[in-house]
Amino acid sequence: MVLEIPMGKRLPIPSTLKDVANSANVSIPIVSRVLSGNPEVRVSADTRQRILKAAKSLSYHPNASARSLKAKRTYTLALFVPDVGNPVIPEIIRGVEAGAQSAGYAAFVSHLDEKAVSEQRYLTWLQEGRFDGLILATARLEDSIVEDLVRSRRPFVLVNRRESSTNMHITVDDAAGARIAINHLVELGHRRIAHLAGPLMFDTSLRRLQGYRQELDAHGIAYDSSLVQEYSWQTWEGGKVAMKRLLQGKKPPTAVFASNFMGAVGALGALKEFGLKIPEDFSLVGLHDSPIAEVIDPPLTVVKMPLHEMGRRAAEILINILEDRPCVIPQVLTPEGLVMRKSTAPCRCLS
Amino acid sequence: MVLEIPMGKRLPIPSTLKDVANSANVSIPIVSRVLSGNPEVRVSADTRQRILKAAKSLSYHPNASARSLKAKRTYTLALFVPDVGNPVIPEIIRGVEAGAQSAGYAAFVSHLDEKAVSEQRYLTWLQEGRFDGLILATARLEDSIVEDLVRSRRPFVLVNRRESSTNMHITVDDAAGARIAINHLVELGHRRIAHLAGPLMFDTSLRRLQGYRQELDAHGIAYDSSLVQEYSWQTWEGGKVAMKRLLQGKKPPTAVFASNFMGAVGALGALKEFGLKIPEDFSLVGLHDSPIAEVIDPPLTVVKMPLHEMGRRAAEILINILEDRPCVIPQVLTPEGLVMRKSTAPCRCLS
DNA sequence: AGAAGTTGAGCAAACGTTTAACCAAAAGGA
DNA sequence: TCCTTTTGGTTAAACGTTTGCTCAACTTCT
Repeated sequence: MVLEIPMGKRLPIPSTLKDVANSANVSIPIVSRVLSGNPEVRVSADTRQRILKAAKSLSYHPNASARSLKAKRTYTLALFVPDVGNPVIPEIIRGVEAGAQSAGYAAFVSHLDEKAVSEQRYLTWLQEGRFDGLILATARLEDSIVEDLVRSRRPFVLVNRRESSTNMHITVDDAAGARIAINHLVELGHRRIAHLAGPLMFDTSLRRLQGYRQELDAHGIAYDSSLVQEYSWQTWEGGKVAMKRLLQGKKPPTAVFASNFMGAVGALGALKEFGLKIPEDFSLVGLHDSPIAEVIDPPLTVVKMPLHEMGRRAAEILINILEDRPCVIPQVLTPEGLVMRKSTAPCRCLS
Repeated sequence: MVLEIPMGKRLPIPSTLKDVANSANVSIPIVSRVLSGNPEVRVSADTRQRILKAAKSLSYHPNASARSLKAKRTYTLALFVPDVGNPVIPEIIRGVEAGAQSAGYAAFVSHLDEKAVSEQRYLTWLQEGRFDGLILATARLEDSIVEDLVRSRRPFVLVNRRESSTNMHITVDDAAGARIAINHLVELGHRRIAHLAGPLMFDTSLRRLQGYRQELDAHGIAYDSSLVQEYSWQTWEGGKVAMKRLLQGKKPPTAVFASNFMGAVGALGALKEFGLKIPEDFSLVGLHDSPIAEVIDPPLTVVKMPLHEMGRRAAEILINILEDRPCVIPQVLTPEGLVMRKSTAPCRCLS
């Protein structure tokens, strides 16, 4: 089947205040005032009715560009995400939208791929005033982006990530999340607990590693660096390879805490390849929840993070800046807790 | 840790053409012309240099609202998706962005939740001229949306879905996809092939069912309505329940074709609960690929659809309409083919 | 009745950009 | 020398809104 678009099927020309004013036999400003809905405007009942009727019959809608030009505001936020496919992203998106909407702002999502970065699209659009502020929801972050943003002195917020050049960020308490995971494993009797760490150049990975060590410490378990494997971010393949390395060590672990969702999935693959039964032979805890965690085999026990809340706060902060309102906001969110599914069980070493 | 936003940290005021003109001691229009990059403009080398220098040192960026107001165009497209978490969405998004960018347009994604529908946000934003055209990437579609859009006479394109009230849609050949899946199963020796069908009020589900029947016919296999189960869309739970019903029939199937990705995942869960080994005891084919298909156990054999291409075309069509260019575009894309993984195998009934 | 206040609406300017129309000065042609 | 053309700009208008100011026509008060 083929779609033919004929030439010259002109699109309708939107009606303007002028059209409404002409139709109602009044001046433009009074139309603007009446349609603004402001109860302060003094206008006769008759005029008001005529204007309302004309606006409706012409299906008038105020032009956003003209409004923004006048107001020097678009009341629009942009949310840049590097990877739309990442399972943690959707909840952040919904959070940002919720936060924006409740303050009368719109939020749009844009995919920050390599090309967008090299063209500095995020910056240009901000500078052109296409939107008032920017939220960067990203784990894979090129530092140059943040520096450009700081230099531009335009409002932006980092989500789920910190950067030395700015204090405009909102994150979850990754260390606390790691501690919850490790505590759970320790309580199940595990002692040799491995950690699949994300690239340590990222602050999130570092904090998770920190939490891992802290909690081991708290339980009097010695830290064994051979039980920590760094793996490449965001791809399950990386987690798989790293998990294999862990299993091939001389004293393999009985449980593992994976630094993120895709890593956990990769690790699961490796464990199965080694013929290990989860959770009977080996326990696995992931970080960040996702609907997918329920359907994989076995369903994954994870530490859930308040991603929605984080998105909402990011929008709130940004809007406070835009409206030049002072505000004091907790910048680090505590984990929501453990979601127990079927990938963890008491350590065999107990029996 | 707490973030304090101090009051009165004024944001920088963007510079305008006027500022540049003053700084370079020229009039505004010549600045506009020089910065437009149009080689036709006749200007002395000296003036050009002064303007360029001033623009750079003031870090001038043209104001998007003013431009759009003048041009009556925003060169922006909006892509509304009902469910950001749906695994097929990311590729469509990337396709739309690619198509938009190559034509000089920007594309933004917005999440079309219930509230957005009830507030008709998609319509309002279009009517306000926040963007020039609209792409609806949705399977869960409320008809009223399309009707509103048609009535508004503003440009929009439906992606992955058809609707009687418009011919502005671009889809994949679902029937052909179903045929590929069934043919694969038949070639593996399966005869009792079930179908998990999406809600039959959706055209996509209907076409997949159609393809299923056609291909059975082509192989001389009688259609057995007890082998078809309708299940609720987009949730793996639905697929699970439906699959269980199929397995509890008197003459259970040896293979199943699931109408979409989440359905296939749900079916997998049900099959495992019944103690069936995949693919030894039972074969499963899904529709639509996703990175997740590789990591679940077993990796899912699916029929892959050209989702990226579909997104790209949607953007192309929309832009052709906007620029009042006639065009002839294939409206139905053929499947990319079967992605063979580990969820299908020769029928046991053969041995 | 005259002054003062209120009501209802119009006029004009501004937001930043683009573009058509215009014009002085320099250059070229007879 | 005078007329025409080219060069290198300028002036003015327009896109659709919003908002401060103005102002005529009533109303109310003294």
